[in-house]
Amino acid sequence: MVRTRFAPSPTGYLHIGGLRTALYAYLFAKKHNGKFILRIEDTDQTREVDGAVDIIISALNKAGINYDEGPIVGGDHGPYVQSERKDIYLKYAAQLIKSGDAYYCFCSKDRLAEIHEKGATKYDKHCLHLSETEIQDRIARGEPYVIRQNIPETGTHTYHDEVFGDVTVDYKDLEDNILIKSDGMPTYNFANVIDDHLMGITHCIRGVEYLMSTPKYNLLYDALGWERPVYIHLQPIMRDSQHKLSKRDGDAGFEDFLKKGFLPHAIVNYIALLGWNPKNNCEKMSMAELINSFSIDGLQKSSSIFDETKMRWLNSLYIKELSAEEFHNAAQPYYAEYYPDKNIDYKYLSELLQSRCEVLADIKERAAFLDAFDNFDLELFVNKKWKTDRAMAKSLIDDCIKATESADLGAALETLAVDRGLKKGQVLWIYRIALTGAAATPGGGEEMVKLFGKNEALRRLKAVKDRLK
RNA sequence: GCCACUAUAGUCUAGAGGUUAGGACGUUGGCCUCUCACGCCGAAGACCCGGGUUCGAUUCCCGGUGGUGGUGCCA
Repeated sequence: MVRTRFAPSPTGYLHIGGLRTALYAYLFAKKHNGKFILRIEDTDQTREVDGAVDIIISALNKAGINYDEGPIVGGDHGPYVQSERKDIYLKYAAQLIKSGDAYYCFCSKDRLAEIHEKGATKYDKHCLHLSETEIQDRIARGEPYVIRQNIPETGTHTYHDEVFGDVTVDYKDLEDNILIKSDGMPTYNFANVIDDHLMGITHCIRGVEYLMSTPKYNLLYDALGWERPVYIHLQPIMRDSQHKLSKRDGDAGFEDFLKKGFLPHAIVNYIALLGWNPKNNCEKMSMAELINSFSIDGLQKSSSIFDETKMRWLNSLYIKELSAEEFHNAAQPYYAEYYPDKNIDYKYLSELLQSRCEVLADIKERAAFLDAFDNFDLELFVNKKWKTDRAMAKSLIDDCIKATESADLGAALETLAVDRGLKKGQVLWIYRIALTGAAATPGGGEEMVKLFGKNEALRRLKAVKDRLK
């Protein structure tokens, strides 16, 4: 049974890159009828953020990525929060010490700084050969210590990665990294191995930053007599060719995009395509379709740059697909914030806006005409293409009012054009400007009347008539 | 510095030892149209550089360069 996991640190938000890693792990598991596990890696107590776990869970929920085991829902391999598993790591660390694959280290940070100053690029195994009695003495005296992994000094290690192929690393480039910190907590380097094994993870899907240290993890699996997982490393999502998408830029959080008016699935759909291709030229895919076509051989070996413009396009596809009702509901917060209490038919406004918004936040700009009428610039009546001007507007305004009072506005405006020997476009341009005071509106004159209602439309036309005197 | 990974238009990508190097976003021309959008039809735009292998390389190999990552009591 395939089991994958997403193991974020609780930093206070769900990064888009993290979301994609989670998505791939989820898609892969579901594609193979397996389980997807959520594990919280909170071993760095100094970076603890309150409520961070809830934020991650809620974001995954909105994204439609449902985990089978993890915090809150539980499972047979818990606890799923590393800080609650402290004793487990200590037990295996002791076992590694016994087998010689790890050792106590009492070196102070000062000493470490010192050897690095002298040109050392890694720890010098200074504490590797301490005698058993000395070790016990120093521990008894309460001296702080860490537990380090004992990496071979020579030789190379080759392992297979599903996207990068065979990866070879020279042991001399690897350090005897710390497994257990002086506060008794494990480092990622240790905890990920213990937990992945204990939680039955079969496929380890994570960022490339671990590509080179994976041999160290394999050494641990081997020392403990455990089977190694299949590795699938992922290149990062970039902001541009030299920077990763980062929280600093304010555009790396899943929730940030939700606030910008992106639909959750549009985001998921878009990032699925960043670094992976379904080989069928199909870009708009539901979660079920993503699961169905997901395959690791479509995974990219190079990093990709996040293109919000393209995500907007994809989002617009999903917005158009919403029912009128759904769009109207989604638009409410924007109406409430920017255009509350207007004397218009909001439901109809939603109909007009739906095909004109790529993201929900476009509502603000698209509906800006609602605030344009009072004291609008009368020069708007001048239109080069239609050869209209203020004088023409003045001569037509009375008939525009009459037309609005008639039962059939469309027919009345058409008749008006014929009677005056004008093109329909000329009359309609003037009519729409007189009605809205805006160069661009999400619909024509007749639609605007429907939006405002006959009374408000007449009020506006009469106001314009006064100004044209 | 050392080590690892990587390289097709502005961006996401497809691709095979011989192709008119395919698709999408964006850009752009046009159509539609009472404005703005939608929609439809076109256009421009790419194989990082240098060697090698080969009849032939953008594709395979080596080197370089660029980019990223690792080199933490972060993950």
